Formats: sequence, structure tokens, C-alpha cells
Amino acid sequence: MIHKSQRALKPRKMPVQARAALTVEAISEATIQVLLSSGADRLTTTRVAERAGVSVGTLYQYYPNKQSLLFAILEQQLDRVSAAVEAACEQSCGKPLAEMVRYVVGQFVDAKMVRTDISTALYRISVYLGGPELVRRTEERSRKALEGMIKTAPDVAGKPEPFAIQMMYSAMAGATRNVLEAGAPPVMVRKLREHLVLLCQCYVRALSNITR
Amino acid sequence: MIHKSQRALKPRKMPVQARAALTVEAISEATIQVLLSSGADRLTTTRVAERAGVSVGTLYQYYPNKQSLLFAILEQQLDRVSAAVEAACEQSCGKPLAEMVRYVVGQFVDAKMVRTDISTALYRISVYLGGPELVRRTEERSRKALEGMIKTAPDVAGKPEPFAIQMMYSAMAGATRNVLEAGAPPVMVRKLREHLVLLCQCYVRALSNITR
Amino acid sequence: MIHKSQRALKPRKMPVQARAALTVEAISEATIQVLLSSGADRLTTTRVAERAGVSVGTLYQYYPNKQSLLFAILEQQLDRVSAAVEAACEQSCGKPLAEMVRYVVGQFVDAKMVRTDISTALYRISVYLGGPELVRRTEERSRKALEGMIKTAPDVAGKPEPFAIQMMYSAMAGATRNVLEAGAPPVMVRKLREHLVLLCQCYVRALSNITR
Amino acid sequence: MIHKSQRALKPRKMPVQARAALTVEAISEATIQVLLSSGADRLTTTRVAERAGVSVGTLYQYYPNKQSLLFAILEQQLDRVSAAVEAACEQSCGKPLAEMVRYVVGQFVDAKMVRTDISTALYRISVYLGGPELVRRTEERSRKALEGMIKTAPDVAGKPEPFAIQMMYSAMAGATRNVLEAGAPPVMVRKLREHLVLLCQCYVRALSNITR
DNA sequence: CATGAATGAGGTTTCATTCAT
DNA sequence: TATGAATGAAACCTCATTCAT
Repeated sequence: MIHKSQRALKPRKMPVQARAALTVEAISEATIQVLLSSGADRLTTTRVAERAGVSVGTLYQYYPNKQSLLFAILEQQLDRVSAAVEAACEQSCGKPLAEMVRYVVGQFVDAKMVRTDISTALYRISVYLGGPELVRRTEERSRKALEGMIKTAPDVAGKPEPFAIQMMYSAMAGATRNVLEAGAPPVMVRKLREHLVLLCQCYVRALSNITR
Repeated sequence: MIHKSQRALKPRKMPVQARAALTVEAISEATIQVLLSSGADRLTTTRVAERAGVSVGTLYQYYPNKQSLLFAILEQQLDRVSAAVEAACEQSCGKPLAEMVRYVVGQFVDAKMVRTDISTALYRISVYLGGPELVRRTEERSRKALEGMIKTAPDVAGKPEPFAIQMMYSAMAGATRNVLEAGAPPVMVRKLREHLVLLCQCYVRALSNITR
Repeated sequence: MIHKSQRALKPRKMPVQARAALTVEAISEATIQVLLSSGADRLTTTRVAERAGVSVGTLYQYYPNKQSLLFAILEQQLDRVSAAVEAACEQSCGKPLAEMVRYVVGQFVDAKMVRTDISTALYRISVYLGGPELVRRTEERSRKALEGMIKTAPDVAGKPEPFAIQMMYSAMAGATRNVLEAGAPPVMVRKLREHLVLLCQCYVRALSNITR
Repeated sequence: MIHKSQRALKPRKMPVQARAALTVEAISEATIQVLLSSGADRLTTTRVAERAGVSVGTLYQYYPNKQSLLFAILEQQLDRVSAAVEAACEQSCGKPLAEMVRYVVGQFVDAKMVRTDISTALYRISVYLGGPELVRRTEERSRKALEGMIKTAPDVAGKPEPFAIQMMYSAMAGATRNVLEAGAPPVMVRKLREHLVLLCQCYVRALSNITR
């Protein structure tokens, strides 16, 4: 059962020709656009295909069903963000805590903001059947990276409580989401970045004080 | 335009007979249940009516369409939480900042946790057409209350930056959401409460240091 | 079967009390109003009852179903017009043809125009199941009266061809309908009256010339 | 507003493949059939699709809603008749009045009788929301053609009164409708043709006498 | 490979009618 | 008798998906 549904969500085939790659890209883009302009409940495969400039049949050659289409872009985006966080964590190993946090949080926000339209669009489908599950798996990955990194901070005694990591991540993700859904102008994004750094820094510092 | 859509979301009529009040209540409950058991995309008016033990026709006597049904319970829940925050703010006027934050954050979490099932269920529909708008309006209300309260703190110089309030609220709401969507056991809820208090406290303290 | 459907269209009971008569009248009126304001396809029993200021239940105490309601007012109106034509025919017996036609046509138009709103409204339901049948029966009645009358004209030799009568009636009814559906101002109604008299007069005169 | 409703009534897309053209034709035909066999109030899109031998979905690929389906065939028929009248008017320019009327009236009746089933069926829906409006627009077209033609008659002094034209058209249309709704046998149709010519001829002659 | 016509289950919504109060 | 809550069949319409061309 699980196997089946897992497979059902995978893209049907990889584009081998150059032209096909363009098609797949066009469909992805169209999905975002439709999501933003029409909303999640009026996103239909036909509309997506239309916007992408291909026929429905073509869409179904690359994605076995509607969900797989949504999952593909959701996964892609989440992977991108996770990767950014992981990379930032790795680069920050051994640095002082405050610096760690500054860098990682900054990279997280930047990753989300590379394409605000995609981020915004995806909030609208993240609730879909299995969506939250995918989100959770992704967060897990980031949390592990964060946990590993913090352990290497020279100015922290003991290991961080796992829940605290989740807390911090939730705060980061939650605040970012809120700002995006409010239709953020660039200036606000910058503010978000600063304040989020501050918020996380003082939170982790407070925690280490308690632990001590 | 706004008028029309606003009206379309309002319940159709108030029950005048006692029997009718029971019916309306049953429909509300059933909506939550279906949302939890079947998910947002398999929530149909027929299913809701069935679960409520009434006919579809009856459902449509009280709600002009599916959206109005979802809105009604979303609005109810958001109002409840907003009211809790407002009350907490009022009660905390003039107290020291740390205490303020402790009380308000605690009340916020408690309000969300009164019925975790409803909270969880509503995350699944808050994305619906107009949902985010409603959510934003509600947050506005809470932010105003928070802003007003903080101004009365004896140990804070100057007024808080509006964006900081939004930040804090987003962190609160975001973290709570994450915990709930992860399927929180009661013990975690308690931890969430503590950590959220800590996180917000040190954030606002850090802010006032900066301001000074 | 025929018996059954015939009965199903009859009003359920005659109002015996004065209050009841008022109610029935109110329902009739409301039906017209709804027909005019909402159109035939949005005429619902609930809406009619509402407009009449009674509950649906009450409506169903006087009419066994929706059709009977519509038929009642359709029949009433048609009867009124038929009666007017018959009376006019009787009064014109023995008069010269031109005078006959002038009087009858005038009376017909007047009968239709007593309440233009009712006439207009009824065009919208005359198509209903069985409507055309009722209309035909009514026309039959008028045609017989016309035929009987024309036979008594001193300036006509031989009897009129039955089809010619139908022709004349159709022209009268059709032209009147057209004018009403175009939203006739009173001045047009007067013109209609004149021209219809002229049209019918010269038609019947032409016919008698041929016959001779 | 008008734009929206206008668009809502237009067919959704033109068939591009040969197969599709057949489908559209089948749907049109089926609509007439259902209208005749089941009546206007029992005409459902499902029934039409069934009779056409296609699925409902297919129907909705070509017509955005039920009304547009009905409008399409109503418009087609009305256009055909209007065109016939216009052509006849053009051909009769400059001929004597009696001949004009004979030819035009004949063409009108013939056009209506090409497919008596369609004509009959359409009387049943012409009342639909917007139906009368469409009918009026169509009549306007014919009236203009008639007016233009009569001006060219050598044996008529002055121009005809506009109302008289409407009168004549109404008489023509009304009488034809009556005969068709009575379930006309071919022999009656021939009679209608003759009598209508006579009726109109003597009417217009009478008018010119008055004018003179 | 691409197309787009066709499918039909299933969703939302209406409304004539009944019946307990 | 009057009310209006409840019913549920049936209408309209959408859209994910398939498949012949």
C-alpha cells in the first residue's frame, strides 16, 4: 500500500531529450502560476496544461496524476531549503553560537526568498493529503543538521534539548510564512531576517544559561 | 463585490426553534470530525450532513454554501483565541514585561489547546479562498492588544516596534501550529508552553535593550 | 390517469372563512409578483409563500402542488378573457360586421389589459406541462362565440370558414402578446386597439368578398 | 454584467476535429428531441446527453451551461427565419405592394415550416431568461427589412407607420405559432399560408387608404 | 510523442413536499 | 390551522484521467 502510493507520487519518467526537459519545466512553472492566480481549489490539470502551452495528455506523460505534480514542486522546494540549511550548518561548525545562528537563519530566509512566489504558492497545497507528512520529514532533516552543528559550538556546554531545536525551527518557519502570506515587500524581508536572527540568538543563549 | 462575497459567507438564518439549535451544533461538530477523519479535500457537504445525522437539505438551510460552513467554524475558533489574548493583555497591563509575556503566551497556548482537534482541523482549511485574509484580520486584532499592553510595562522604555510584535505573534502561532500538526502528546504541549514563554521573553527583552 | 391529473390541478379546498379568502388572494397575488420579479424558473413555492406573508405549509393547505397554483391563476385569467369575448359576441348579435368586430376586438384587448402585469406574467408559464392544452381549450370557447356571432351579421352571406376565425383570433392574441412582452406603454395599447380593429375588420370583409 | 451574461451564453469552443463536429450536431438534435418528447421543464442536460449518445461531460465541453445550449438553437432558428425574411424583402423591392406581401409572408411561413418540430420545440423555451429579449431583437431585424421594402412599393404613398409593421409581424408570428402549437397537419399549413397573405395584404392596403 | 475529445463518478446546490409541534 | 424544520431526489456542473488519432 505504502509502496504503491509512494510510487504513485513519483514523476512518471525523466525527460531524456532537451525539448522534454523544457516541457517539464514549463509545467512546473505553470503550476505555480495557476496556484497563485486561481488558488488551490481551482487548480486543474487542464488549466495547468493550458498555461504551460501543452495539452493535458502531455502533462500526464510526465506526471502519473495531479498529486504527483504538486508533490514534485513541493518536494523540490523543500529540498532546496533543507539543503541550504544543511550547507549552512556544515560551514558553521566550530564557530561561536551567535555566529552560527546568524548564518543559518540568514541562509534559511534567503532560501525561502529566492522565489517568493513559489514559497507562497506552496503554502496553499502543503495541506494536501500527505503534504504535512512531507513537510515533517523535511523539517526532521533540518533539525538534525542544526542539532549536529550546535554540538560543535565552543561556547555551549552540554547538548541542546531536541525540543528546543524544533521550537526554533518552528519559530523560523512560522514567522517566515506569516510574512510571506501577508504579501511581503522586500524591505520587510530584510527586517524579518534581522529580527529572526535576534530572536533565535537570544533564545539559544537563554537555553544554554538554563542548562548551565 | 466584497459585499456579495461577504454575504455569501454569512450563515443563512438563525435557528428559532430549539430543535434547530441542536441541528446547527451537530453540523458544526460533524464538520470538524469529517475534516479530521477524511481530510480537507474529501470533506463534502453530503459527508458532513451524514455524519451530523441530518440531510443535506438541512445543512443548506443554515449555511448558503460549503465555504460559509467552513468559515463559520474557522471564525469561531479564531475569535475565541483572539478574545483570550485580548483578555490576557488587559489583565496584564502595568505588570513587568516578563510577567506580561508569561501570562499572554500561556493563555494563547491554552486557548489553542482547549480543543486540539478543532485547531488541527482548521489548519487544513485556513488556506481556503479568503482564509488567509480572515487569519490576517484576526492576527491584527491580537497584535493591537499586545502593542497596547507592552506600552504599559514599567520596565520598557519607548514603544515597541510594530514589526517586532508581528514577529513574536508569528513565532507563537507558527510554533504552536507545528507542534499540533505533529500530533502533540500532552507532555509536549506543556513543553511548548514553557519554551514559548522563554523564547518570547528573551526576544522582547533583547529588543528593549536595543531600543535603549 | 387523466382523472387523477385533473384532480391534482384543482385547488385543494375552498376557503370558508373570510380570513382564508384573504390568504388565498394573497398567495395568488404573490405568485404574479414573483413571476414578474424572479421569472418562471426561479418561482419556488417558498418564495411565493414568503412574498405572500404566509408559511409554505399554509400554501399547501390551499393548493395540492405547485402546478395547481399556477393553473389556478392561468385559468382564472383565461376565463375572464373568454367571458369578456363571449359577452361581447352576444351583445353584438345582429349588428353589422364592422361594428361587431370593432366591439369584440376592443373588449378582448381591454380584458387583457385590465392587469397587464398578470397577462405578462402568465405568458411565462403558459408553456408549462398542460399549459398549451388549457390555452387551446380556452381559444376554442372564444372561437365558438365568434363563429356564432358572425353568422348573425346581416351583411355577411354564408357562414364563415372555421379556419378564418382561428386565424383572426391568433392574430389578435399574437399581436397583443407581442405588444405586452415588449413592455407596452399605455399609448401603444391604444394604438394596438385601433390597428387590431382595422386589421380584423378588413380581413373579415375580404373573406366575405371571396365567399360571395 | 451584460458582458458576463453575454459570454456565458456563447458556445464554449468550436470543434476542431471532424469527430467533434458530429458530436455538436448530435447534441443540437438531441436537444430538440428531448424538448419535444419531455417538455421544457423535464429537459435536463443529462437527458440531452443521453439522447445524443454522449456523456454529460462532452456536452459541457461545447456549451458552458444549459442556457447556452438552448440559446444556441433558438438563435440559429431565429436567424434562419430573419434571413429568409430579409432575402424576400430584398427580392421584392420595387414590386407592387400586394405582390411584396404575398412573397414575404410566404417565405416567412415556409421558413418556419422547414422543420416544424424545431419551431414547435422552441416555443417552449423562448420564455427562458433572456429569451424574449432575443426574440425582440430578431423581430426588430425583420421589421427593419419590411419597412425598407414597403417604402419602395410604387403603389404606396408616404412611408408606413412603424407600429403597423410591428402589428403585421405580430399577426404573422402569432398566427403561425398558434397553428404550430395546435399540431398542424400539412393541409392546415397551406391554408395558413393563404390566409396570412390575405390578411396582411388587406391590412396594408387599408392602411395606405387611411394614409392617403 | 503530442493532442484534445470523451468519459462519468462525484460534488454542490435547489426545491417541492411532508409532518411534528 | 399555521408554522417552518427537515427531507432527499434530482438537477447542474467539474475535472482527473484515458485513449484513438
